[in-house]
Amino acid sequence: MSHLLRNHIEAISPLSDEEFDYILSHFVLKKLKKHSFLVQEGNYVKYEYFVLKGCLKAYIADNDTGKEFIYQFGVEDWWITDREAFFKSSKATINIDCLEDSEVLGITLENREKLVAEMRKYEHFVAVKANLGYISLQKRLQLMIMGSVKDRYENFIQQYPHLINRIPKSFIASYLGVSRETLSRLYRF
Amino acid sequence: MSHLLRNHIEAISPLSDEEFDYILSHFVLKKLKKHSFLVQEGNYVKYEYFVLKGCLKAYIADNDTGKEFIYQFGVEDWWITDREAFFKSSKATINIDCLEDSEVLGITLENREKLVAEMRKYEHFVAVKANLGYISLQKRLQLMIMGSVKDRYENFIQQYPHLINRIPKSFIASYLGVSRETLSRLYRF
DNA sequence: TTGATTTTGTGACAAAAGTCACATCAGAAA
DNA sequence: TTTCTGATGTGACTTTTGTCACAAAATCAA
Repeated sequence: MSHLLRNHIEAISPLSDEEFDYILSHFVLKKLKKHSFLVQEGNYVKYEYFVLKGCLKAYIADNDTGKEFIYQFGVEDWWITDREAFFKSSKATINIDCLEDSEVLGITLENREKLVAEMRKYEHFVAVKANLGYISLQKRLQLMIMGSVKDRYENFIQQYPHLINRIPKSFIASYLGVSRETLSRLYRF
Repeated sequence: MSHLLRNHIEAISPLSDEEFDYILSHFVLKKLKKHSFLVQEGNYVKYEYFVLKGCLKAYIADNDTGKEFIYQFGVEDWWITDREAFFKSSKATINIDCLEDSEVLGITLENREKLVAEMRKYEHFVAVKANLGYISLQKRLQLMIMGSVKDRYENFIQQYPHLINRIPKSFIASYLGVSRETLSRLYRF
């Protein structure tokens, strides 16, 4: 029996049916309407989420200028949360909302720690994930500093091929760290 | 008996003398002269390093333009390596060299995995470290996109207060992602 | 369908940062 | 000390990107 989360974990740690069912029992399913918030600035962040369906954006709002910087999109097969608030049990400094009707699986910090403590395989999975996440973030930082806007856009297309015509260009611009006008002028030629 | 690495680990996981000695026995000490390389592009990366003394820079060279982007400085109490190459046992894409005579403790991937497998405390330590590292990298990315050069510079001063008059300004500029001229013009007033 | 938002592209101009050139200054080495 | 190399500051100019304004196109809801 195939499950998105199972495939996702098994890409790193193969599991028996029982093991996967046991893991899955620690998650709760949430169904969300477009425009609803999964995480909101100032609130505690009880869950870390695995996206099953839909599309979300995680962003930081600059209260002075009224602008926002999208640091991550959450689509099928991606994890999303306010990492700092989740792990430190502090209040969120970011917002996550749905660009489309979405379905996510949430796990609490307690359940996460329980699984990590009980299952070597899950522990290995999260350790590998943390590393890969760190590495890809580092690459993004590098691209942001050394790459032109065009480089960044091309990289984006590779990373999120389905998103280009699925979400407003202004969100992509925000993710790339440029104004929507500059992005718009990029693909005139 | 106090040891820089011990204090560093114990900030997260308290250890007995025996436990620390056991951990330490998995590291090798390296002493390096100024200008020597710790990691060089194209080579395999056998170790992850904890800096005891001195100052190093980790940077990516752009072969086209001849420029470099410094993504991290390694000073006392910091870890440094080519993370991707180290964990994936692939060839380095970055360089790390010494800005001063330096001393580092290196641990191989095998020893690291051995310690993680044997000692719950060490496993906890590296997991927490990975998380904190991810979070601080995320903040740096945010600052890079949303913050002005001045914001970034002020943040740098907070993070590395000892480095400002210890290393050339051009290195700081590279870390901040601007030209040295732009940085120079910042603190004219 | 229709009217109202939202999204998008684009021109004109402003602001920020990069590039090049050169003079000065400080520190390392002979 | 003297010489030399590398670091730093700064002016002049170029390039890139941002900002504002507005019109056309697309999308959404009643």
